[in-house]
Amino acid sequence: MPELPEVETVVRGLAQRVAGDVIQSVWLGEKPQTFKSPPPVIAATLEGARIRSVRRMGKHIVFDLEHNSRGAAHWIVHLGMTGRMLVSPPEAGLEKHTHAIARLASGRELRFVDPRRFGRLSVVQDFTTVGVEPLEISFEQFAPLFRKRNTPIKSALLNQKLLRGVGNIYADESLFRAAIRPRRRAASLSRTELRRLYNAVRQVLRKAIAAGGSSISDYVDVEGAPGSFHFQHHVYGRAGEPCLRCRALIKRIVVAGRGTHYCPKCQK
DNA sequence: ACTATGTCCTGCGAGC
DNA sequence: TGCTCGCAGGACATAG
Repeated sequence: MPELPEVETVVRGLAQRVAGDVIQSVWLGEKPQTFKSPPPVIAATLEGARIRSVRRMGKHIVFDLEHNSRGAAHWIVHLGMTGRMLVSPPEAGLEKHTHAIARLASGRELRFVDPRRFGRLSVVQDFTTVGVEPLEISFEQFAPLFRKRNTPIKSALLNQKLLRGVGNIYADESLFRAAIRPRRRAASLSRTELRRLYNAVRQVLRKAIAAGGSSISDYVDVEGAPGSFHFQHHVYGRAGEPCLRCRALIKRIVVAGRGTHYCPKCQK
């Protein structure tokens, strides 16, 4: 599922391939929940716009648009669980569950495909979010996020209003590397543990970006290629298998309604 | 102001 | 083989 490293990979691919291109026309599908802005507004905002830049904010893809007659705007794409943003030649066969197509002046197409339909498209004048980028903050900014929070640390890591971009896989992998149990109350973490967690989150995210993300669900980059970080997972999806550090069996529990994987011996 | 839980949605694999 | 059923989860609504 697309979390920060997967979205970062997609954004880098998009920035390379479609920055500077112009959206000539747009087709939008019939599934209303895909669109957070009214489809006519999305179409009118995209058509004729030049893509100035593509960047990532948390798990959001932000297309910065410049329109001769309408001024600046932003096209926001959230991939949800199974969303894919593909750069395709027009002759490529249409995948099932294609919900939006933007035809570019260069002849290629930007296609949004999303079987499970948790993904969302919108256009806004200003895009702001709460929460901070884990790869852009210091430890002194990180530690206070968890102070006074009585929720499990795993839930806190998933809370996009605190840190943005960490999802289920990287929460579990970070907690393993920090040797902290997912159900520990956030406020109970010592400064030493928070320091370990800060380092672990950043290391896991950086390594995952370097590997092009994890391809667990149907995540692929803009050209349809999978990432490879799932080969470096220590706990996620390894329930019942031996811990790579101590050989104890990895456990699976449910925290915040999410499958949660940890080593009962290494994580305290 | 927090925190917990239910809901959305389709594909896939287990089980019979 | 072919069917049913349960599970996967990001964000948001709602309730406590």
